[in-house]
Amino acid sequence: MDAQPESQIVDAVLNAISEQRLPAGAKLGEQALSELFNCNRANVRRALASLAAKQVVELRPNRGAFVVTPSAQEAREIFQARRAIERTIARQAVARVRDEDVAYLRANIAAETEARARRDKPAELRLSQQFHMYLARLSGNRVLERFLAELTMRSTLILGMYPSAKHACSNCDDHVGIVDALMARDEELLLRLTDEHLRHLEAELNFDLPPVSSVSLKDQLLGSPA
Amino acid sequence: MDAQPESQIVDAVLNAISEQRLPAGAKLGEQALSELFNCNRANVRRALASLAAKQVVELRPNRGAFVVTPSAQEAREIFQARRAIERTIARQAVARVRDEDVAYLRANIAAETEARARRDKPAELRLSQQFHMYLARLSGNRVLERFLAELTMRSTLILGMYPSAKHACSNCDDHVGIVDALMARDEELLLRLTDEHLRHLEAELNFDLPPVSSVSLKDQLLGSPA
DNA sequence: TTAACAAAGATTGTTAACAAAGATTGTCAT
DNA sequence: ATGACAATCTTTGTTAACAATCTTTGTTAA
Repeated sequence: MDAQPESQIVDAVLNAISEQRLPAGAKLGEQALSELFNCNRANVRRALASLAAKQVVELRPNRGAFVVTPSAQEAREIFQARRAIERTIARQAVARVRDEDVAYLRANIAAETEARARRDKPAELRLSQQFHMYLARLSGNRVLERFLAELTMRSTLILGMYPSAKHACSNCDDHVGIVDALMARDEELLLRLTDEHLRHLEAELNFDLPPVSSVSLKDQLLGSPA
Repeated sequence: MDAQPESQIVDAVLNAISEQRLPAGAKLGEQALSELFNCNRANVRRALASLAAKQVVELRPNRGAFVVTPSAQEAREIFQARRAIERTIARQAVARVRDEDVAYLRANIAAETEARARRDKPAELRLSQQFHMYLARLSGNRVLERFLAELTMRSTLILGMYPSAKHACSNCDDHVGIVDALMARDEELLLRLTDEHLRHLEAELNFDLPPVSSVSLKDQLLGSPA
């Protein structure tokens, strides 16, 4: 039972971005994708049109499809939007959360800390995104869930483009506090912690050095000389 | 200088929905669109894929593309999302609004009241949407602006599906108060009025009688008998 | 008259071939 | 060696034809 090739491609691209296997600016060639998924180019083009409408890829006429490269300004807008949306999600979640949800979230946090110990960045990113998306699902509002899915996707790209100077993102610790507030049904505390968590993430971004890195081979082949 | 046929189609569909010329459930045939816009079906299909990713049309395999028909549950979710987003938009707008913006908004309100007097429903809907979208633009956050564009589009569909029982939606009056609060830079009042405005709109929806109206000819040819 | 069935028509899905534009490579003159 | 130019190659864009599916229409039997 093969799924629709279109959504198959969309999901694959989204997953690859979630784990930072696909960096910002990467090119998505039509032929490459059609061969990779054993489908014709028509389906590839539909998938790319969908991804473009989701603001995940950029379609440059006669050039092809590229993973978007959010600017610093866009990064600010994205995090501001996340604060607005996750705030409402948190308010809904605190009214609906059950014990099994708390159990899931705690397991997620444990898995993320372990992934971090293993220096498994892809797993860490994926688990962190799953944490936020689980809360979104818990809110019961599919519109907000979809919006947040788009924003977390672009947030991952941003984290890859402007990596934090300090290696120690206090990510998991924030999550612990959020789950505690959820379990305590302390809405006020939950809202404050959620907002602060997103501000922490944003504050750690480093917009300085890599303004428009030439994405291609030069940096990948020749490591920066001493 | 012809624009891209794809975005031409997308814009036309979006505008038609904004003015309730295209009702929920309407079918968008590929051949019809390709003839209407003098382009081949490939472009039509890309446009439909974009609209589907924007949640404006639904793609049913081997059936075609249809304007979405939001359920009552989705309507609640959409208005909840609007409250979350327009709240943040309002907070940004109150910090950036200039006198000329107030002038524009007042002119918009005047035009909307006049359109209502003329019983010009399409113009009224379009102007009301423009009011909200102008504030979104004013916020300076393109992400929130795009989200709200999607939500106002679907809100218009919802208003068409579940029309208010009372003919008197207090729409324009709410807008007047919002602009006054904006001009006074009274953030607290502005947030309250914005939230109440959206709750008014939602409260006026009538989910009772037309659960899944057979969209087609029967109702259009045979008016409901006495 | 109604229900089931079959044929015809229309619509969507798939594929391949061709055209157009961009990117790359190689050459030549300065 | 460097820069401009030209030929070649690769990639995207367009079009048309064909296949598969659904919808409608027409017929027949109960």
